[in-house]
Amino acid sequence: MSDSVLKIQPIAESQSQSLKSRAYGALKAAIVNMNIYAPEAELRLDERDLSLRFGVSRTPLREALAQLDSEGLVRIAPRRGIFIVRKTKTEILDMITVWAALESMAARLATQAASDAEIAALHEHVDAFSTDEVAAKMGEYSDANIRFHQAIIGLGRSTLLTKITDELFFHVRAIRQRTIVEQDRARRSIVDHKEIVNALEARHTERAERLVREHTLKLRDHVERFVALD
Amino acid sequence: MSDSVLKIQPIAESQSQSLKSRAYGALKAAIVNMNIYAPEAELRLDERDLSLRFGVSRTPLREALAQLDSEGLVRIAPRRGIFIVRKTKTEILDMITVWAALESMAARLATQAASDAEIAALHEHVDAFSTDEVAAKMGEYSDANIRFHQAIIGLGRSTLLTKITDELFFHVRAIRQRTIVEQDRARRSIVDHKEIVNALEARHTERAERLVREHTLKLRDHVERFVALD
DNA sequence: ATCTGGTGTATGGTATACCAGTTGTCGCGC
DNA sequence: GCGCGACAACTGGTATACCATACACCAGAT
Repeated sequence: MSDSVLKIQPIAESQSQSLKSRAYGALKAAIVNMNIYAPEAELRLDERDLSLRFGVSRTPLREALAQLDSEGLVRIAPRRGIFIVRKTKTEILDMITVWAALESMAARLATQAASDAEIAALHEHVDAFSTDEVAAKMGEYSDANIRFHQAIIGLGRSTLLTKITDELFFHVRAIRQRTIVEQDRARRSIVDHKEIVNALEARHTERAERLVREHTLKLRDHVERFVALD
Repeated sequence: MSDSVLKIQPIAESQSQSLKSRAYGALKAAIVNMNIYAPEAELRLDERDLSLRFGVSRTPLREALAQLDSEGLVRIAPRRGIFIVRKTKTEILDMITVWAALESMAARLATQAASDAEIAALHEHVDAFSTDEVAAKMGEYSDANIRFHQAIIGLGRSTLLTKITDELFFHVRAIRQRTIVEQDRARRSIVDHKEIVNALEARHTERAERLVREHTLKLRDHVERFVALD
């Protein structure tokens, strides 16, 4: 069944991006798939070695590494080496605090700007896990949890809010493996989520903001008390 | 009076940094000193031209430009050119919203962590301008205003909070020249500032957070209504 | 055996030459 | 006079060679 309408192929996507951006993506993916907090993790990178393995010259690779450096994922020490950065506990707590500030603002905005349908869609992220099931699905829950928060931030309709928090989540996700995922905490988390959705649905601006902030600050306290880093 | 103790000069500071970071600083300073929103502003940059003018090769210059690109100050269009970015009004409003979120969180933290002396020091930024003087010192006020807000954020004791807002201020400052600085708005702004300091001194966490947020969102509304960009 | 000084090597920083795509212009043909 | 196409020049992307410095290792003296 051939369509009479001319089908324009999206050329932008198929077009190979610059080697720099490809190297950037590859490195970022490699870092995220690695448990950098494992004691035996090899945190050193070598420009020439990577250049050979990627099959590109050092120039685009260096630009990719420079970007990762400015994002805080790696640290470039002149004439010493390039090292994958392990965030300190203080830095992680700091990131969660900023996250709390931004997501609570997003919730505020959502009560004013999001449609009923958009808010209702949040149920997908929450209802999938009854408080009873959490124990069994603990693995999945961790990802669903992040997606729920990203969804709220998306409702804030702020590109910048989304952009900054995405970077934060990237780092926070890296320590997820170190987090002692308590069954009880997850259960209470689900309760919090439901209350948050309720507040958004009722368009209770102040309440939604407060609930989101308190919820994320609870995570902060939890990490502060129970997660071993440093 | 010659001292018998050998005086070691700190060599680290005098040591010239990398060409990349010097080029980065020079470019950033050049951009901030330029009114990029003037209609006749030349927004195009040329790698080779800059390379000649700085007296360095294209390589470190490119790395500096790449960093400015990732920060959103310039946009690198492959084989087209490098352009200084004019933020759209939407983006500026977005930045002010994020600013409000972060500073209000900083105020919250300040009520819990800052010392009385630190909070008292805020008076320096506020008392310098009585509501009567504002009209005469409108020029200075704009800078003092930013410094007041930076001081509050500093009390939050969060490196990340400071880092993100510094970048935001950089962009917002660029449109200051386009802002219609109304005498009346500045006067009310000072009143707001005094109330904020009072709330911090009284350690009223919720009130301080709210006042800071509302104050910055007022600026957002003002920009939205009275500043012409785009 | 230990300390010290020099030297080699590894590594990120910089310079430069070349590549590839975009754009504007000039000239030819209609 | 107008439109179109080829060509030249401009500009960012990439490859590569060389530079400068931090660090480890080794030889020699103590």
